Amino acid sequence: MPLVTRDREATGERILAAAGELFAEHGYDQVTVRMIASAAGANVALVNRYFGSKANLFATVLITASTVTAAIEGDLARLPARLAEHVAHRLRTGASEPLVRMLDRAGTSPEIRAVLTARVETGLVDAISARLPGPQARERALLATVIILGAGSLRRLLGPDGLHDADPAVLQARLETAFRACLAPAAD
Amino acid sequence: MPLVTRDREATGERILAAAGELFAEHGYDQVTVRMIASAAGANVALVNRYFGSKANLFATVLITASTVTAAIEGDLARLPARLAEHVAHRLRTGASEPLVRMLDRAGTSPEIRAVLTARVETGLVDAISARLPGPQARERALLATVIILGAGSLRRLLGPDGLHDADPAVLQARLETAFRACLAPAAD
DNA sequence: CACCAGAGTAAACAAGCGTATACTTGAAAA
DNA sequence: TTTTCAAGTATACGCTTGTTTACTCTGGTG
Repeated sequence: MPLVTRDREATGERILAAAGELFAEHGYDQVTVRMIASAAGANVALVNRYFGSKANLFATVLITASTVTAAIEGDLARLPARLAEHVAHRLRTGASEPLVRMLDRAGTSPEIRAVLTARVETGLVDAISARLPGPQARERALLATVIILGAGSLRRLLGPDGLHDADPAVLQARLETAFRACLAPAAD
Repeated sequence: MPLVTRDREATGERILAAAGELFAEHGYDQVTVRMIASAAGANVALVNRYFGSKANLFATVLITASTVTAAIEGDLARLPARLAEHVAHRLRTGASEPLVRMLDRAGTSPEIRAVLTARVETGLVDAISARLPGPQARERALLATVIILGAGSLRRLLGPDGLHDADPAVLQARLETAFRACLAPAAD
């Protein structure tokens, strides 16, 4: 039995998986192809060989990276509740929401920004907006997106201990109210 | 009249000012000391000579960099309105809120994160929290901070044209409702 | 005028990055 | 067994980064 399996597809998968975790955890800029290769147990050169470039690998990773999607779909009446739960859970546990994490950790390379922007537009704003009946759907979706993104920023900023003295239940309840305020068909 | 004034203090000021603008615009990681020096019309070596290190320069910049402060202070009843106006204005025009910009553009260097965390804690969360009477003040302040940060992320992500089809008045009105939901003494 | 502390400069340093190249190895085909 | 070709490897290239060192220049002072 060979120490390393000579299997291009499997190796590619390992690289993709490792890249996904690392990008979500540390952001595009802070992750090096050497880190990815090391985590995947593959050689540095294979990353570029199989995915062309680091940026291209990032784009590939991004295609299949989101967990909010589940919260957006489902019963419309409970949409604010589900979003609140999702965000509160993320604030509390730091659970991985790869898309959001990559977003506010990404650098400012135009190439990377473009793929991220497209992803937020379709994966968050458009996805939420499409679910909302009534006028001002886009505005309402944008504000919900603001909260989703903001929670990511705050959590990343304050870290695991930054929220320890805040009551999770309170946060979630108030988040739901806030989401409701953003998403309601009529303002006020 | 000499082409360059040999004035340590003035040069230091120019470097500080240039660093402030560049950090706010492009984030810590994307700004190089050479960019700062060039923008300030100074030599590369002076940046490190006068401020010790890039990280230290960043910390120095951060001390005097915030414009939300004004919105936080003043009549408590109108606090949600002022915050909503501030955030809406920022969404619409991309107006500079240096602290927020640097936040979600900063890299993940522990050193940089620490100084940013401290700044958000004192400049946003604590500042807002201190103004709120009643229970759950910290939770309420945290959620308001979420919106403030999230708006920065969204604006940066979508760019100047990303919001062109959203009605600014609608955004502001809904933001105010959302802030009210977050900040209200009692949930629901 | 001569001097000199110190502002400003040029150049190089070591380290790290993404990427490319030339090589080695192993397993399947002949 | 021998051949062969792609998977995997080792290594180095070219570049950029933050930082430091040794130097030049200048304006105020005696």
